Amino acid sequence: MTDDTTSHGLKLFNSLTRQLEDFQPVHPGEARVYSCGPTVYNYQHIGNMRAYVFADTLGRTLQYKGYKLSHVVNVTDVGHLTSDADEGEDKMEKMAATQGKSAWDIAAFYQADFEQDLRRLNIQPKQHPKATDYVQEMIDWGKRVEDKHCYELDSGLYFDISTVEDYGRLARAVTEEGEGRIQAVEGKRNAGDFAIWRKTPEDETRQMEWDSPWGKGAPGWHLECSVMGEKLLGFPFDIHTGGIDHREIHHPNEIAQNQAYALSQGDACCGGMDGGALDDPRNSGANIWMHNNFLVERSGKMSKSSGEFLRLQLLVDKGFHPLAYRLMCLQAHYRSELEFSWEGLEAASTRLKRMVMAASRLLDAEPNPVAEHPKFAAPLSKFDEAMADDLNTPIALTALEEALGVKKVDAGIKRAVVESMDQVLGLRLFDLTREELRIRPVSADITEAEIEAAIEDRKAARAEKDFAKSDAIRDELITKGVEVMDGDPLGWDWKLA
RNA sequence: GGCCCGAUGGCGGAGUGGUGACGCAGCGGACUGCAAAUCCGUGUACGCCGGUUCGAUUCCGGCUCGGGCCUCCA
Repeated sequence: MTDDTTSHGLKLFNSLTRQLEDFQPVHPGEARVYSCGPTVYNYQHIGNMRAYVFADTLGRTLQYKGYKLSHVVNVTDVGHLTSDADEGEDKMEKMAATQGKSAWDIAAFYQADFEQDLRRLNIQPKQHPKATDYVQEMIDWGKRVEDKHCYELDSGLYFDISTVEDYGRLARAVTEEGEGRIQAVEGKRNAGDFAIWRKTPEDETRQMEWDSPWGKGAPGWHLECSVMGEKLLGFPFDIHTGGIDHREIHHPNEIAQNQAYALSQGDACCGGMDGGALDDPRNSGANIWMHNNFLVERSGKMSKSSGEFLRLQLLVDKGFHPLAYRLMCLQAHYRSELEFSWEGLEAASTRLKRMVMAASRLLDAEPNPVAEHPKFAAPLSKFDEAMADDLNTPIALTALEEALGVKKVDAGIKRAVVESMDQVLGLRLFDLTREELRIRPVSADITEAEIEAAIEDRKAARAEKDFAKSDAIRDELITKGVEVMDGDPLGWDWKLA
């Protein structure tokens, strides 16, 4: 590892100021990060997962830079509506009705599936608080801000966005009027006002509802992130992340709530009052707001409402390792749109296999992290600089491959260098096995045992120079999607064609 | 309609005021009984029109095309 004099400070792009900023921790030696998590009313698609790969890479980079990381990824299990900000059904309740289960069961099922995907993508364990565990805290929050910032309508308690400074700065857009696309709720003072608490209508029964000063009902969606962020990380924390779509509505609303909360606390809270203006980012609740761009496909953005969507499980079913998808994400900068295609995934998969193959040549060596070697100075510096430059993972990957390709050098040193890089990128280069990488597609019509048996037969035939027979076996395997590799330096024997 | 973003080789995707990364694919070579794998090597690109500049893919303006958000969405 490079020492302090050669390591680069971490620069991150702050959506609030729209510029690169030096990361300066609120608490010395610590990094506290909140990442907007999923609403667990359905499976996550791979576009959703890009956000967590990004958040994880950020967390790993902070650790690489020596910070003690506290990372929260919330789980939304109530409050997220299917339509606009104020009307429509709760997503959880709607899916529960569709499947004939309880909303609680729906949440538990999809949360478990989400966490499985996290593990498969080698995303480090984080705190996953559930919104329903913080309802009382949300009510307390509402009570704290209601006098100065809210008003009550029949449908619930609403936040008046004109009561805080700089509303919508994050979005860089005036949310007023527009073409009147926001469906007006009777009595709302501003088009952009949103619900803090939604009352259950008289004639309805909800599975998930709580008593509150404003009647029986459920919290508004934006409130949970404010509350859990404050409770678990304290205001201001260092970094708040989310998908780029949240930059327009969800996060501006969250920021407005945080400003109101900060004002209600006085100077004891965030340190930078002055009426809560966002010139001081601490008033937003976080020093830096970061947003990852979308994974797109030719037909446009991935969309759950369109019905069909790509899940990580589908990639696995087609014979890809989940980490091939992680690599695909890392090949692009997080702020760029990334084009998804099966060809692109195939390319990432091949690249991953070659990196794992190169890394596996080092497995016999003991990592030697103390020794420095001039041959690694350039790749290490390039890697460090790339990650410090707003997480430029595409370039960091090339630095890793350069390190992997250094010739005539002690394997232990090389292993230590590559491991330190892989620790940041999270590709598991040293413990992925060939068995893991050649996942059989679910459609495969031949078993591994059959493949191994055929390969043994072929070896025998070749030993007897019966090439007609050995070629016949090889052709037979090819028709079943298996390619034989005779002289493979690592003895990987066969691969999926 | 409003706000915003993008346009790089076959595909994906970095980056830069002056020799245009990298990956995958392709091609050539080594190796192989032949292949495959592996290793070595390698060609091809900066949407269009102006402007600034000694010089622009990189800066500015316009245009075309594409996309996002304004409604749920990572």
